[in-house]
This record gives sequence, C-alpha cells and structure tokens, in this order.
Amino acid sequence: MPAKPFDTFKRIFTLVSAIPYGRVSTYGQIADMASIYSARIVGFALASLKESHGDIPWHRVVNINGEISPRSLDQMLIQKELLVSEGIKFSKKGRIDFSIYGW
DNA sequence: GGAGTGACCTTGG
DNA sequence: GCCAAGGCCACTC
Repeated sequence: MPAKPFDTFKRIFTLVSAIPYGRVSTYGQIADMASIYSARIVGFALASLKESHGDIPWHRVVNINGEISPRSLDQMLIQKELLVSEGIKFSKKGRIDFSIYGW
C-alpha cells in the first residue's frame, strides 16, 4: 500500500468520519478497512486527534468488546455521553450491542 | 537510526 | 464468562 505514513492517519480519519449517526465501529474494523496492520495504530491516530478535527466522530470508535477505552476518565464520560445522545444504548455492563449498533 | 510508547487484539487459564 | 500476558505496527523523541 502507499508508502506515505501520513496517508495512514488520513485514511483512518476518513473512515471514522464515514461512520453514520447512531452507529459505532471498532478499532479492528477501522484498521481492517483502512488496510492497517494493527488496531493500535487506529487508537494512536485518534489519540493524535486534536480539537480542531471537530468533524470527526471519534466517539463512535470503541474496542472489540463494545466498550469505551479508558484513556482518561473525562474522555470516557464525554464519549459515553455523546453516544447516548445519539440514541445508542449501553448494556448493563456498559457495552454496546454490535448486532444493533454495529456499522 | 534506535528505543520508548500507545484510546488494541488474540489466546490461554 | 472474566482476568492476565504476549504480540502486533506506526509514530515520536
């Protein structure tokens, strides 16, 4: 695939931006669609995401368990708040049902 | 150019 | 079903 490392982030951002409203995706799924070799890169890309990229719904990306990655407590709460505001319901254990909300 | 780091995934107990 | 450990690759310093 392209030798430009920057395209990796760009592809990730493009895919994340393509997630429909009220749907969620996983790091692994994003990584697979973006032809990334490791899901960690997706997490790293989102970690590098800045507030200036307000158009990117980073909160719609969760781990394979359907749960929010506890990068920081504040971000986790914000992410959950945003997902709930989009109509996404969490299970009793704080997980998202991918059979319903999966991309 | 090498070492450290990270918002993960998979496997085994 | 849950918890712990290893391995993966790209980015930053």
